[in-house]
Amino acid sequence: MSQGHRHDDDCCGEGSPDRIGNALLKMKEKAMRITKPRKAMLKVLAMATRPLSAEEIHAQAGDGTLDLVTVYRSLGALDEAGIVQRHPLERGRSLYALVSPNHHHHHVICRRCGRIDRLPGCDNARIESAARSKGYSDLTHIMEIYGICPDCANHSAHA
Amino acid sequence: MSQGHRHDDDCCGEGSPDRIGNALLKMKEKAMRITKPRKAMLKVLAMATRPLSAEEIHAQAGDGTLDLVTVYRSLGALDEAGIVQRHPLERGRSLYALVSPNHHHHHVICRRCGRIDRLPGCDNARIESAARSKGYSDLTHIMEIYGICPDCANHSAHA
DNA sequence: ATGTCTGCAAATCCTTTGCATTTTA
DNA sequence: TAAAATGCAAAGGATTTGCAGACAT
Repeated sequence: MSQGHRHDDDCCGEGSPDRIGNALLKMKEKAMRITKPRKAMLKVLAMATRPLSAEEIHAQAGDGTLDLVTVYRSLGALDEAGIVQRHPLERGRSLYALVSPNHHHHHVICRRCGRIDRLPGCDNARIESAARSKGYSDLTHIMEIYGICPDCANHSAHA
Repeated sequence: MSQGHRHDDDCCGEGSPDRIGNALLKMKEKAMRITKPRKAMLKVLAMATRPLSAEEIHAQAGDGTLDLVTVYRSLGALDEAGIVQRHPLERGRSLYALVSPNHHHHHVICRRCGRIDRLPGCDNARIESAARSKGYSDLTHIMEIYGICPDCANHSAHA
């Protein structure tokens, strides 16, 4: 991520098997173990069209035996490994998404109803090079755009 | 914020009395009450050179009687009023900073030691207009850049 | 075989909420 | 004086930690 890639369409390759393959490859590189829970989680993340909460991942990846704690721990490990990106948001909640270096993008979140839409591309090359010139390395970033979605704007309009 | 302002130097006007004045003005517009705790908090925020946690604000604004809960509640109100921007970060923590429309900027955070440096400007005009074209209004954004600061990079270098 | 991962239980910690009282406008 | 803000006490809730057993390599 965060190497200044551009991609102006709305496609991102969810569900493509290579996303999982890439993740597994990186895991092997880092000597992480490829377990059934982790494979299930990666599958869920690869199918997702937006960042997911740990609970959502747990619900979708769960065959009934998967523990939420395991989800949290695996997400933590995957995050540290750069395979997953965590998006901290308000009220202590976080969302997680597979990192897709070639399809880096961000999202708009409706402050009122929580709706999330994807936005194309990312313009942070300049600001990251500023960070680099301050001596920082190994850069990543998170960005969340907040707004009021059209639906919510309508509702408050005829209020 | 987030109207695409640019400002490439590293100055931001902390401590300038107008920052507080502006905040008070906005508070009056929104019929918020200007109380002693709030004035103290605004002063602390106006002096800050980086986003502060509620605890930090509490510690610095506290004359001993100020309750942390009040800090949280006031920050919440100021955030909703667009006077303060909350930066949610990992582990459920948040930092708060005075909104300065004319001096919008972001920060790099060292993943290892937590050091924070300011970065000049912000390039998010394009992505916000993308959000606008999706029907979202009243846009704001948070962005945090993570990296390894030069000091920490050094330390791990001779490890 | 051994270091990693998982499950279960319990703890953390930041943040939020309830309610009676004080304060601002 | 009516609405909003504060203080204190207690709750909330997402995330973390400890530890023993299970598993991947």
